[in-house]
Amino acid sequence: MNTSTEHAITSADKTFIQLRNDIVEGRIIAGIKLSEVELSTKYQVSRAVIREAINRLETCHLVERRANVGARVVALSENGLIQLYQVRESLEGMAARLAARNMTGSEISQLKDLLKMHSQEIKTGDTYYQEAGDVDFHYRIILGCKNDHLISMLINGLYHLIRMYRVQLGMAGPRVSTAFEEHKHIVQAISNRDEELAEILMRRHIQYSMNNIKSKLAETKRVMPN
Amino acid sequence: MNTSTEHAITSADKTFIQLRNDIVEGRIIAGIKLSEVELSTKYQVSRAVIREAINRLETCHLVERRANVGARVVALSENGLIQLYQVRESLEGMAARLAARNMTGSEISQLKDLLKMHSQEIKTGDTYYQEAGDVDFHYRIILGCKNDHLISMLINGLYHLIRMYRVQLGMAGPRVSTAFEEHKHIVQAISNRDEELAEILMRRHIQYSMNNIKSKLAETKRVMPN
DNA sequence: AGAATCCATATTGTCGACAATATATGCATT
DNA sequence: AATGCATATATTGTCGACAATATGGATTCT
Repeated sequence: MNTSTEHAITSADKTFIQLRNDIVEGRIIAGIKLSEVELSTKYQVSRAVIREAINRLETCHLVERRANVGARVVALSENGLIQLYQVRESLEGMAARLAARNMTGSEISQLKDLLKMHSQEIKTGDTYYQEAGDVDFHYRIILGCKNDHLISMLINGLYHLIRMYRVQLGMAGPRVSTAFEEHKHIVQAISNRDEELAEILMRRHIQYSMNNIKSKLAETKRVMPN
Repeated sequence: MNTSTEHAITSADKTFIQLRNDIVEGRIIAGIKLSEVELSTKYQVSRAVIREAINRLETCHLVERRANVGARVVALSENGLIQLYQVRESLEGMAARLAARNMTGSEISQLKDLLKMHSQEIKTGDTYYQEAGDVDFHYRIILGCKNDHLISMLINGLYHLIRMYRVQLGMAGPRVSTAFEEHKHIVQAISNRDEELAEILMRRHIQYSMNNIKSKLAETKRVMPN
């Protein structure tokens, strides 16, 4: 599931990751209230552990807390998705710029290899690997920017939220072939150390992706209102 | 100190804010380890409250935690400052773009009023208000973008860290007159609803600001090495 | 009937104690 | 003297209990 090896040490770590998965995958309904006692019996840990886990969920914007009231899972909305993608466009555009500046030669050639593999998978038509490959592509560029803040904000923060939207709105592996072309051009720009172009192309790529999701969303609404 | 009224409800809220101030203002040394028992006696609260406060400090990247070891205040470094400003340039550029799109007419005219006030204060030469005015200016644009993620990341997250750098490296109220001109042009672009230009100008403004800090930093190092 | 108030209940916030883990000290060994 | 190991100490992680606050329902008054 996760490319980065995320090793949970404490009980709170494990509970956090379990809860996060349950929320992202929709096993815990979006918008619902999280009862501490309920969760502590469900996950077989004390309330202190649950509270710590909820705190971390709040950090990555998956839940919202109000003092003396409690925490709720964030609600999904079209507006929320748009705002999310605005932030993503901004941060990941900068990540692409910095990747063009800071990625090593070997990292870039590995990125090209990934692209080749990705191209093969499109021919075989395995949509699962396409989705994973897409995430992998973006992760490598993000990690390549060498900016810890950016990396943390994107990987620990935004990406789980984005995945939550994609899973729960049922948008798996869309528009693979066109996205592949966009990936190719981005890698080209990075390889040429063209920071400006890398940022522009990444931003457009994300804009296209959001437009795609928006149109799918509109379609869903037409077919299945409410 | 804060433009936004940040009302602390629980004991953990208050402790969090106190701790945050103490860290940002340098009363707690950068890079030092935070002992839970020590802090709980110092602030007269239980360890649970301290732990909750430390969790929130981690959320805004003011401390770093390691399981079973503890939390340390982040260390200041030139590289850290650069990375911070890269993120700020990215996010606040997008905020300016969205502000040009979403600010109401009355918000824009209020922004212009602020600029006029600011211009007066430059003549009287009150550096404190200049610093505060600068923060106020940026806050209004950030709030004007109407994107909750962006607002939260910038105001709850980055700005405290930036302030920590500015306070502890002793960079109060620099380059006021040139910055004022840049502010004027940004407001002009927002007023014209020119999203593209607003983003570009804001990004440049932040780049200039970072270059200014970097050169001051180099000077400090020359005068007072180590 | 509707609104406001008060009370019972449930939930979150806070606390002190204990368990698990890491760090420091001293000793033995090479 | 330096290294490795065992133990002692200190610190963080986890737990259950109690306090403070919010929520829902019954009651009373207009």
